[in-house]
Amino acid sequence: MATIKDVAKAAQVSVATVSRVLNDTGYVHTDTKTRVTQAMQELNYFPNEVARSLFNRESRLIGLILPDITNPFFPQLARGVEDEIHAHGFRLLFGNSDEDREKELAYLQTFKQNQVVGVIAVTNEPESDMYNDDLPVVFLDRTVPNAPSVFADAATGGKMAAMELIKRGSRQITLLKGPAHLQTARQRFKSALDVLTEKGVDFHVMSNASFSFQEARKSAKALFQLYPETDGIIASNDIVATAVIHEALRIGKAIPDEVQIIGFDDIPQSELLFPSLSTIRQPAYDMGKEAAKLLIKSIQKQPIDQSVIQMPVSFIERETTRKVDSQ
Amino acid sequence: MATIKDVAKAAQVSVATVSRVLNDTGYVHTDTKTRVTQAMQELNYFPNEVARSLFNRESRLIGLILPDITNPFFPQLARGVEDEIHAHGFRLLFGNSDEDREKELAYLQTFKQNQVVGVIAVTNEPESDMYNDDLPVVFLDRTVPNAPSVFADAATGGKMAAMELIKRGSRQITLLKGPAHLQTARQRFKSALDVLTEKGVDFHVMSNASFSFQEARKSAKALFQLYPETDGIIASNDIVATAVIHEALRIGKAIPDEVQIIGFDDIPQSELLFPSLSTIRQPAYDMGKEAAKLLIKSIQKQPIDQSVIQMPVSFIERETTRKVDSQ
DNA sequence: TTGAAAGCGCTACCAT
DNA sequence: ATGGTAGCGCTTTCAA
Repeated sequence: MATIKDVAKAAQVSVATVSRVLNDTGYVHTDTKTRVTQAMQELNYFPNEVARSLFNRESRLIGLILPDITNPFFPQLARGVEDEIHAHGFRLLFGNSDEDREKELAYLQTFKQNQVVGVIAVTNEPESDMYNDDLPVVFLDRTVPNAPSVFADAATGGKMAAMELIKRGSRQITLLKGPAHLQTARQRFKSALDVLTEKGVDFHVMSNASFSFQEARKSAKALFQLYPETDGIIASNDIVATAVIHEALRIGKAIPDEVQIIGFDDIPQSELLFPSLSTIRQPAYDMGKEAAKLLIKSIQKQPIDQSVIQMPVSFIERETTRKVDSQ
Repeated sequence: MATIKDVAKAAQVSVATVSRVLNDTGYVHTDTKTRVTQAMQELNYFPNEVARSLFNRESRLIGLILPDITNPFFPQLARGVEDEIHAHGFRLLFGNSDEDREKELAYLQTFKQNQVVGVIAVTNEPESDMYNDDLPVVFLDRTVPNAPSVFADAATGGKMAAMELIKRGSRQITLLKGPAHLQTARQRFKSALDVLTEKGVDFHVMSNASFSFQEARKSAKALFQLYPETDGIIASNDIVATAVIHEALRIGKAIPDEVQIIGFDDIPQSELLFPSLSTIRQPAYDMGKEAAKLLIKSIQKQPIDQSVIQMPVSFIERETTRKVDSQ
């Protein structure tokens, strides 16, 4: 790769001048500029970002930490982030944390060592010291009060799920309670519960500690054994809902006539299931985009009107819930 | 962030000495070493990777270019890559190309500007000049003869798909031909075709130019209209197969009794469909891992026995194909 | 065993 | 309008 020196030599000017045309800063004569530009092209010159980063004490890299890109909720998020930062000339440094504190810390550390300008993180430890320095951070999906963050309206989501099921005639509802360490899962659960209590609807609660399909399968099996009279199920997310559908199909329960099922997230495959899954949608792609926008504003020290962004959820009506005449 | 100078001052030595203990190179007295190490800890010092990269003329970053992380085949690949490079102390610079040459070029360019040590790319342009320099590259999934690359055995895959369908009794097979620009898709198609021809089985061919679900839906609809007597369908991948399942279900074709369906890839959701999809599996995670291993060997100038790695595919028998007594 | 200093490629300040 | 040069944080000679 050619360096600024090579260009300077070829254009018969100093490196300072080359730097000026490169950054379009300070005075430089039109003719000189032409000569320099030409030299750059001839040498196929591109500035070394590393040298720039060293001087500026910051790179044009943004770090993204996700639990696991293999989990179908996250690619959308990542894509939203990537599209937005790419449009602003930033590049993505990416790592899977597996929700492991040590791994997360290691990533964050190397991100800093690479002088990233900011970080977007889906983390269970937003309050940790590791995020407690001057590096701009935006928390995605999981957060802590008042920290810059983007997340979906879990309370409304939980409420919606319960309301839609009731409206569509479920009278014996079973709630599948998600992982306790996830604030969003707890919140959805709680507000669904509140609605059920308030409306005086019969309900049961089952815990399934993980979002893995295999675990969910067991919970689903247990659910239908323990509460065979259940006619409505609020799953903790779409993966779990998928397992519930499978089990219902397996034991010959008619969906949605005998039992209605509703999920959370609206991951891409939910639409492709049979029957396709009715669910409470989180706008994952947009959440990623918003997080990136927020981070970039913060990096560029632009005024920020809203640093805590709650995104709306919506009920996606598909085939695991019954139709109602008038909504 | 503390710098090497700060550590030097605190430990009352020169920066050269600090650098020596940092890199465990050259002579340094045990006592001095202790003093330096202690100073590092007290100052919470971590070396600036950017400065290191500048000096070494290479970073510890590896670039990964994927068409679209949102496409369910790619997260597995990405995860395989990431796990392997992480284990070797490298970090991932990531970009979605959308199969757009300009975007891909832009990424590759900035990767180079950031002095990545190597690149792994899923690209339609492996022969392009942009990959034609001294930067180590491994092509994943899509490749060109003799270039360092990792891909699945598409020929065997296509053959397997046809054989399994025939073995299970299909006599009127329709082949869905995938995007023409994808070598792997062409290859699978061709070898499936060869088997069908050789065995004298009746068949039809339909093109569906894209892997998008919406497009596939249309093709599926057309397929059943044009060739209603079809009793076996070889889809170009699992997304397309999913659309076919949907359409078959919609028009009341019994799967697998009236029509058998087989896909390619074995994306995570294929198992979760109803009926679950029989498919030819590509070991995506392992492919990512192998690509990373190969790249790292190349970076570290280790001997490479195999720079063109073909990974085995396998038939995953699920519910869209009929059972046979003896295999 | 240790330190001084050059230099990686770039930007910004100070001269001219 | 242009050039010289210090310095970003690090590693690696070369001397001592």
